Amino acid sequence: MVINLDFKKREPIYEQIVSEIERYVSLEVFKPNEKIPSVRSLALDLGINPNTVKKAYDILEEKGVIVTISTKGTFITDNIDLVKKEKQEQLFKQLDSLINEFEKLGLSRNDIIDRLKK
Amino acid sequence: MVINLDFKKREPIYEQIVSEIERYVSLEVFKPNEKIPSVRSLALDLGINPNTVKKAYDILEEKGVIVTISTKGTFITDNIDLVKKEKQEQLFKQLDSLINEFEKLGLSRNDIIDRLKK
Amino acid sequence: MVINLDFKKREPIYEQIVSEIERYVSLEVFKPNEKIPSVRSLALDLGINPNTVKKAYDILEEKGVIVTISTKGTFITDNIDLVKKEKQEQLFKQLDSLINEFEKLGLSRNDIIDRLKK
Amino acid sequence: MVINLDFKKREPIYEQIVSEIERYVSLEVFKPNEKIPSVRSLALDLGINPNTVKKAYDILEEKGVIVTISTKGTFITDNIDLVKKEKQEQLFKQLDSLINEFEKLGLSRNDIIDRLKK
DNA sequence: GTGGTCTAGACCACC
DNA sequence: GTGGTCTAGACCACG
Repeated sequence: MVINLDFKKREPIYEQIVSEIERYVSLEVFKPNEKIPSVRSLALDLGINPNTVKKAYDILEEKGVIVTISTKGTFITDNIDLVKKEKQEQLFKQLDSLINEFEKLGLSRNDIIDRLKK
Repeated sequence: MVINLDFKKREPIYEQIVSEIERYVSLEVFKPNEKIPSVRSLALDLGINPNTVKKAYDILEEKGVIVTISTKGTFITDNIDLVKKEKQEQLFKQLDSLINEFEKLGLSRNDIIDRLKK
Repeated sequence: MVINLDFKKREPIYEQIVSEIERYVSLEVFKPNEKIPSVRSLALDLGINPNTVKKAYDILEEKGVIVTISTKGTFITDNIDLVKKEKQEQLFKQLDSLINEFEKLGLSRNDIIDRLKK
Repeated sequence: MVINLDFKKREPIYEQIVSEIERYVSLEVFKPNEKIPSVRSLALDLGINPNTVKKAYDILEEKGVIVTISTKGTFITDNIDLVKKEKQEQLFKQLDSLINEFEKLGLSRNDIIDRLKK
């Protein structure tokens, strides 16, 4: 599992972890019910504090992306479609707000489409 | 000069000011060499601390958007085209990285274009 | 780390800090990737306000001399040679402009060299 | 009389005026007892506040570079040699402190001399 | 009145 | 404990 972290971004580390794991789930790199690394081992792997990984896992569990079963470990949800949808919706929201920025600058949607076709 | 601030955003206030002023320059609401409000008066206007405005002005000066002359005031650069270009380029870069995110998720440019046509 | 400050100089304190740290980096007193004191601790050490140190660190980061990672600390760049070169080049520029002043006054380079040999 | 002002320098305007006039006197562009522009006309010329010119003239008078005679105008001193000497000494002091900077950086006087011979 | 600097100190998120 | 942001306000030089 390759998780890219950027310590200089304003986005906190735990959110970056959440985002990366959601992405892997969406792409079905992680299969339903697959076991993922323990908090401790991932923290070691990434060279960060276990608390940070823990926080990411808590959020992912809250979102229904993963399930933690005491003494057994942490597993990907069996309902991957939900994750996919949420992740996409999230990206589309970002796109919408970016479009908004473009329009505030006097650029039309067509200008953006032109760029996209490049 | 209407500067909209959102105190709830993760984006700090001084960056919002930077962004808004760049926008006004790009839209040519501000003309070259035009005087802009003093640090103090803008702070008063926005109901924030002068230091916050100062920081925004410092960044804008660093970027070459404004020029400040001690005891005289602060003025828009005479090279507005540069600002326009940079601001647009900045947005396009954001777009590119967003497209990248889409593609990492398995969505094509056409999916984005469809969204744009809504 | 010994940083000498002169509160009477026209040069602001934060610039003096910048200059001193650049000097230590140039002299390789600081090694690449070495951790430097936190904003707070240095401020305490020097008997000045943390904001003043913060401003110095911001400038150093902008110049590429240090890298600061939120919640982790501040570190010397791994590219010290660049700093050395820039610092020297900066001094030579000052020398050149001083020579220029001398020449504007009708003094030759030899007059300066004579002085240097004292 | 061409006086170059740089509004972005830390050096205040009045000091820049002082320095420029001293320079012209040293170079004998101004002759002893020559009349120089009135405060008002020079201020108009430079596009600055008369108070600023006034302050420069006050300092110059204090230094013995010029003499103001009420209702008659302002005149260059008849003792130009004194001005020359002072101006030179001032430059040499700057040189000394620059050399000091070089040495703090680990460069020797010979390094500077090499540069000067270029 | 204008910008430049600095202090004192607060609150926050993050780790 | 660390950096990031912001407030409140002071003092100064300059013009």
